[in-house]
Amino acid sequence: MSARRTRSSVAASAADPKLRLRLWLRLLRTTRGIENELRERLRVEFDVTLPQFDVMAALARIETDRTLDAGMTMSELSRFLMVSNGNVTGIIDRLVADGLVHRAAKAGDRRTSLVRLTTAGVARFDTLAMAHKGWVGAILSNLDPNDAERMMTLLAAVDVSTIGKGDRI
Amino acid sequence: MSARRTRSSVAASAADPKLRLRLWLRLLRTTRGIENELRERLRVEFDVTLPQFDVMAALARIETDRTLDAGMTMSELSRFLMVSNGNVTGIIDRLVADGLVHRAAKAGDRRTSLVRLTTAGVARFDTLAMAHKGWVGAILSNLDPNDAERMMTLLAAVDVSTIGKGDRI
DNA sequence: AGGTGATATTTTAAACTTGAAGCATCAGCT
DNA sequence: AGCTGATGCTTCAAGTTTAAAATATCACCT
Repeated sequence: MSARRTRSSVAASAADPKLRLRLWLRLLRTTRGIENELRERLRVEFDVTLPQFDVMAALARIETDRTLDAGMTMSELSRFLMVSNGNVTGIIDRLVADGLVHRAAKAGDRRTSLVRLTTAGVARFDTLAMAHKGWVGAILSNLDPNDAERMMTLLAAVDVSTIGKGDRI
Repeated sequence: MSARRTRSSVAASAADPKLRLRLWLRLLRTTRGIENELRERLRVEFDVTLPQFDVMAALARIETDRTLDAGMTMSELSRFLMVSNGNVTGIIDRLVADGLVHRAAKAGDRRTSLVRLTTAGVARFDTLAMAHKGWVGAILSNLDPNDAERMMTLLAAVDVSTIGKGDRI
């Protein structure tokens, strides 16, 4: 199996670690830069924090998509946003205090509460989302649709969902 | 200028915002997933936080690269890591308390202190870095060198450094 | 019904993060 | 020397984030 190796593939795998490390650093810097820019704009123009926007965006998806349940559980939110469970609690608490989100009991399971945007929350998010979409479009304006598709494919290859899951059943 | 437009380019720019938004969401999820994985491994295997590792990595660069000055200022660190100024203070404080980093006066400017890894810090980082490089290599193992190069190019096109800088002097 | 392990969420402590305010110092000007 | 604006860093309050512990509930088994 490993006896069949071309010279170039050997050289490539030797150069790999450094190249992949550089790629990871650039990926991190680019993402952080975009996040910083979006955070700044949300703060200045709408006085909203980025994490709060992210949560509202997750909740807004299910308001428009009728194939999804009404409301999301805290666990679903934390999995979707890839942040810890306890983290979501605090953010939701603030959004609830601002009247943008509310928690409803879930029928048949008293552990779980279904979180949902209020009417005010939907209206608020619509405003934010329109601006946000424009900002992202501008930030990524150097990528044409082909570039975007290529990058989506490359990112999909990384497949984050299986990263630390060597020990599945 | 804008009169020359093919039908496909019009359709493409109409579809752009949604595509770019999806790309941004995937970029964010992938990056966050990799960060979570690295954070977890650093914690379990070495009892180090990810931000502390990031700072040490920045400082380690200048230990090996002789073309750079001995030590980095707090401002240089914060710019390099794309985090706020005050943030770095706390992380350096903890690394100093652990004896991995020390602050030295900078000749000719009493406002500035040059931050540098101690001997213990260099040794510590060498251990971390070797493992870290392997992890990143494994996480990105689905990308061959060509993929990695393509992705670097696409990320470079985004050019974070110019994102929010429309109002320069 | 009672017991047991799993699941959903909150709480807690410690660390991180930001943006703004504050302090010290510097550079340049008069 | 004194003034002024800029720079480097720290401090501070508020919010975010994590990992772990604590609660509450559920599902299943006996």
